[in-house]
Amino acid sequence: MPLHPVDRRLVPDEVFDQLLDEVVDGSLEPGDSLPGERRLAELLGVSRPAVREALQRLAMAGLVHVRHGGSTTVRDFHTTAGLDLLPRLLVRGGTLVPSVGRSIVHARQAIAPQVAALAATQATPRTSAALGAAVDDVHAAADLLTRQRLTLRFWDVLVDAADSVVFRLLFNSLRAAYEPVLDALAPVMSQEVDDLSGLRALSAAVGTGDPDAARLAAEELLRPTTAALDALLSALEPSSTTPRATPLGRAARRAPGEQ
Amino acid sequence: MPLHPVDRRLVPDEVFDQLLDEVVDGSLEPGDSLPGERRLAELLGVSRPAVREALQRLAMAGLVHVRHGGSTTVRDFHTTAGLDLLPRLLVRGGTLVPSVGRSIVHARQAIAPQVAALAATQATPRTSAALGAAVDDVHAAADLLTRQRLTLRFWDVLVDAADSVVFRLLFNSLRAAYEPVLDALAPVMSQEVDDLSGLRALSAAVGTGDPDAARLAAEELLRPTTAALDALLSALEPSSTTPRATPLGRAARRAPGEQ
DNA sequence: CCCGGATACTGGTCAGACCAGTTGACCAGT
DNA sequence: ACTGGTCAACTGGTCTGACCAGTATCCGGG
Repeated sequence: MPLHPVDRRLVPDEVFDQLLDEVVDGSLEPGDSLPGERRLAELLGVSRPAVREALQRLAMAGLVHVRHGGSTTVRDFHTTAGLDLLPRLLVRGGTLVPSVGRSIVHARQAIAPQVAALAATQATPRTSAALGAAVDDVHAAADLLTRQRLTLRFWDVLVDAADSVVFRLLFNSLRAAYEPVLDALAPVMSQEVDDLSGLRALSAAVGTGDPDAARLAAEELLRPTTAALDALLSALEPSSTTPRATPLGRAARRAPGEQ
Repeated sequence: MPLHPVDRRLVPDEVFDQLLDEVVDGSLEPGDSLPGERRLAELLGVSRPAVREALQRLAMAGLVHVRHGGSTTVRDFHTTAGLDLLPRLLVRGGTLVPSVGRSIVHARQAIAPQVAALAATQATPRTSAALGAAVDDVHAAADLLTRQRLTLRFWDVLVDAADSVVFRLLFNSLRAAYEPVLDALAPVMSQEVDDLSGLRALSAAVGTGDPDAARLAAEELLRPTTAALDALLSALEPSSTTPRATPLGRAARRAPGEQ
């Protein structure tokens, strides 16, 4: 069993997470005022700069609003937070939130074909070569998890081919959300990852510059996994009386955006 | 003439912006090491906590990687930054970056129909009523800019109707990007904003739960504006000799010095 | 030559002080 | 009764300087 690096809890991270949880799970409602920085520092047993750092990051994420002289208040993150918040919503308290997961799965099914189509319109010999190489890499991969990572890499190349800043960043945000839970999903995604022909078809359609074919190829490639993940996540959804948690590996706890 | 609140320049904000610019325009390349925090503080004439706050925010945005004991290094934001970075990329140095703008416009054209379709599948009497009301509000609006804001509000309601966390946050991110430049775009978008029948058609398609009709309605509603904006932004693009170089030269900044 | 440890970096955290903006109560004018 | 000014008590904003905690580097002993 491979050893894993210990993830040190940094003080501001800890504070950030605690406050974020309070906001996200509704313990702190929009409009509520937070205790002053000094008071918070006292409550949490940390220094004020640590609290400040955490608050600044919360503010940047759109969860709170800090006003010089006034108190810092909680904002409605449903309308103010950006997509970078997604990883934090997907896994909360170390467990995966099914509804968020399904949202991601559906968004993937909806967006990926558009990216494929766009990539097809922008195709150049170099990009299609890169796509082909990416497919070959997937083909050559030995174990399931490697194949999964390389499939992700294929999409990375495809997004590059689409040459769109928005889709690039969007892809990064989504990847940041589900990369931590990749291994947990591996079994369910095996069918997609094993569908080399589907991948080849998509790659070819993009390479020949046929947007509609690319769109369809992407749709068909993803559809089975979308259905499977949808079913899985729906099954995990807490029935109204017995909320069930889905424990994850420790990887999920590591902050997103880390190498 | 309406007054606008003065935006005070906070020290960490200023530091954040300066460093972000350096990273985004390539003055600092991926892998580069930043000066130490103390050194940076000295160079910028601010205190170390101020520098720290800025660096933490940069790290959160995926632009740098800070390692305890090691030096802070620049990351490749193309692969690590999330969609929250978009606003910073769209307007740089106070001017709009055409290539990013076009990317947003195209993404809008690609994604909005998917949202409409999804909303259609989730439609309930309450959501369709809300949509209808939103359309009525647009209809009742007097001036162009108000109509534009209410159209945005209509899409807000539609995204709510789609009931998807991902699309919700995605919408927030995109809105954050182009809300600051709304009025600059107002003239070009007038045709879309004046297309009440298109809006009504979309609203109706969603209300009757017809995903394909909703998708088509959204596509048609957005298409003219997409084309117009595309043309406008292409015209603003720096001339053709450099195919895909950096969108904008970097503005000279004042030398770091004493406070 | 290799290895291990001293050492000089780096960032992480803290304490306390003071500056700056906001709020609200209070009070003087109108 | 309403306006506007003043002041005190908040709030966040910023700085200083110190010390803790990891990393990188170099140097001397094996």
